[in-house]
Amino acid sequence: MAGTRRHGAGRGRPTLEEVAARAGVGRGTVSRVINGSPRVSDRTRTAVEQAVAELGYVPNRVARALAANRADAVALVIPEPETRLFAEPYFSDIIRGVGAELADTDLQLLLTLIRTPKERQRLADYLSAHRVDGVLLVSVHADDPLPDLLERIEMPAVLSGRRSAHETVPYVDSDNTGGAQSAVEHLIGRGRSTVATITGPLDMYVAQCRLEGYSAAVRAAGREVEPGLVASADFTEEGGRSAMRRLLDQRPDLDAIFAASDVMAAGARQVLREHGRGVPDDVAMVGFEDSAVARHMDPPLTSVRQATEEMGRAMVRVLLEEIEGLSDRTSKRPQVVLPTQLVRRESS
Amino acid sequence: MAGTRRHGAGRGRPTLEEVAARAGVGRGTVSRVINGSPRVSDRTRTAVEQAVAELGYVPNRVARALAANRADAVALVIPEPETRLFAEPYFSDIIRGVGAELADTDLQLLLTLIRTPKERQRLADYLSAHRVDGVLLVSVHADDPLPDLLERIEMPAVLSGRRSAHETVPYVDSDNTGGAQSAVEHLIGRGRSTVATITGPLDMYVAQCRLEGYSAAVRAAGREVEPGLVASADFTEEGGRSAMRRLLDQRPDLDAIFAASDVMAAGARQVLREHGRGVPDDVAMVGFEDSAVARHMDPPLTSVRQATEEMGRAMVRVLLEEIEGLSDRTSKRPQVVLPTQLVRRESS
DNA sequence: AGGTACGGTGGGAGCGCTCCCAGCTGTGAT
DNA sequence: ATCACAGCTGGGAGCGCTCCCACCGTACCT
Repeated sequence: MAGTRRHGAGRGRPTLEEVAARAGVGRGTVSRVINGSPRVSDRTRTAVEQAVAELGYVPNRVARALAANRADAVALVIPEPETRLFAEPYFSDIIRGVGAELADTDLQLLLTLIRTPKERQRLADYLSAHRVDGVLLVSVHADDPLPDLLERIEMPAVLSGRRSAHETVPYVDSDNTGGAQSAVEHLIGRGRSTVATITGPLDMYVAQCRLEGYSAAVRAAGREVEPGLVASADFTEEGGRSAMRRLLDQRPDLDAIFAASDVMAAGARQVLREHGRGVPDDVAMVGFEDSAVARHMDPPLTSVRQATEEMGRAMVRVLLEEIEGLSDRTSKRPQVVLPTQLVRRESS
Repeated sequence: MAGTRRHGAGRGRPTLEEVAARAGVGRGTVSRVINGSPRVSDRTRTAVEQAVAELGYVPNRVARALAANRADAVALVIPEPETRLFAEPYFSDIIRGVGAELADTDLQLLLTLIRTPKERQRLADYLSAHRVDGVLLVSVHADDPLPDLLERIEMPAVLSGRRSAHETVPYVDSDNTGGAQSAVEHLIGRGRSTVATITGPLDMYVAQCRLEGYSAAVRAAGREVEPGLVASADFTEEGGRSAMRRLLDQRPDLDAIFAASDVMAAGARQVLREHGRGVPDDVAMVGFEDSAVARHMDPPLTSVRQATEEMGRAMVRVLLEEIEGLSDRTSKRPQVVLPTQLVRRESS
């Protein structure tokens, strides 16, 4: 008689209590059956299950969340100023992995895009307002206050990617250094003598790692890392273009490029074309990420593939561990590094 | 003393009751202030607001949801077998639009990927289990039972794209017919005499519309729609390749292609290259979607841009209307069609 | 026979809100 | 002075669960 409420579905839906009445047992017993507690006799369990089936009972998760003081949900937080990253398949893959791994749980996935500081504040409120059991953070910057905030309120969290070499928060990352190294080794192995690199913004740890991998491979080949062969950009296509111009200017003799992202490689490719340099004949190229861009370039771009979807899955697994083991903060924080793989195409 | 609970944050957080005590008012009054009810005197409001600030009170949304019988959340449902679509920026853009529009509300965004029929069932359970106030459905197939299920349980829902010309459920779609038509008109306007098209799967309404647009433009130019100039594919790159081969086989004299998606255009482009046909000199091309693929093609692909992000925003607006007006089912269901825009690049 | 143990069970006491009704106050009409 | 009627306000009664404690009966011990 309360008038039509905002939420049409659900009213009139059977409750735990009704199931109990129908099965001729107490509320507690039904709850135990629903939650799979072993301390229920088979006979009782069967009776309850039948009542559940007959009534078409579905537990009210909101009530459960309130009573049990948990949310049955985790948040995936995406800082959206990173539009460039967002457009990449990277996020799709992460989301797919997260979704897949979560499907086996009965946790919900909450998606939170953060555009402004105001929204970040709002997020903080949400998080402390009992809405989620844990948080997945994608592509946080080194100076992002969120991880520490979460730490403070004891909210389980997992990062995709480290903020620095000494990351304290649990994370899942891919082997950027190793991937970059194998890319450059490949280039050198193909007989290239003057391998340049276009790096990401060096205040990002991921960019540092990829540069580190480049340097390691160069040194392993008994060569020196020459400043003239290193140009840093910002992971954008335009950045790739201008870095390539600088490189060509400084070292017109270069015969290979390792770009720390496919998109930058695409930009570089354009500049090479403008300068009449053929790929791979004059200049061999390798990118990083193995995104759609790589496959669609002409010629298709050799690239370092990260197991992005697997990263999503791993993040969830780690998060679940964290949620489970909340009590013993003593145990060391799980940190996972996933291998990468060089996908060879015609550009090298 | 209840032992460490699963959820670390939140315990010990101030409640409505404590705020009321501090402000020296009743629970009801605090609730009214929090929810912006006008029936509170300014003095009282100020006192409450101060108490809220002092205590750092944040409402427990779970409790609110239980008491008010709503969820303060909407679900974005994505059928994930559509991996191909998922990788496209399409979803990113929809999500961004949805997120942006939702940010002004205090509704949460729940992301649900559906892989299997089992998961679809699970979703149905969720939906009826009071977890969301409404549902956004992306790229549903004509035979998907979900929209009707939602209709039945009176759950507000909005589709992105129609299932057929006579869609009954509220939807937001882009003007596929008009977009295709303008693309083909453009081709014809550039002096092309033999314009072919690569369509999507014709059991999808969106593919039908784009073909319809093609036909309309051809007829408007006083020509006939020749079967030999129409090849249907499945929106994939490989599909684009084989369709292009068939086309070339049937009508080696063609001098323009309208592909119903950029990805198929990319596939077609490869085949053209293999056959030594230059773009745009021998064959002009236009795609649909204006995705990253289009920009990265060589030459960059002219394409029909859809306002995808705006679609996401519009979907939310429509959904909110639906949620609001749940009572009067008599009012007609909102249906929105967004315009498209031809983005000209070097391929035409 | 009396005691102990324990698997199994019922139901009270909340979780933190919203809703709503009764009551309280002050104002203006009578 | 009395009454009516607003505008505000307090707090009881839930929302549908989980948690936990008391209790039951039976089986097994001494």
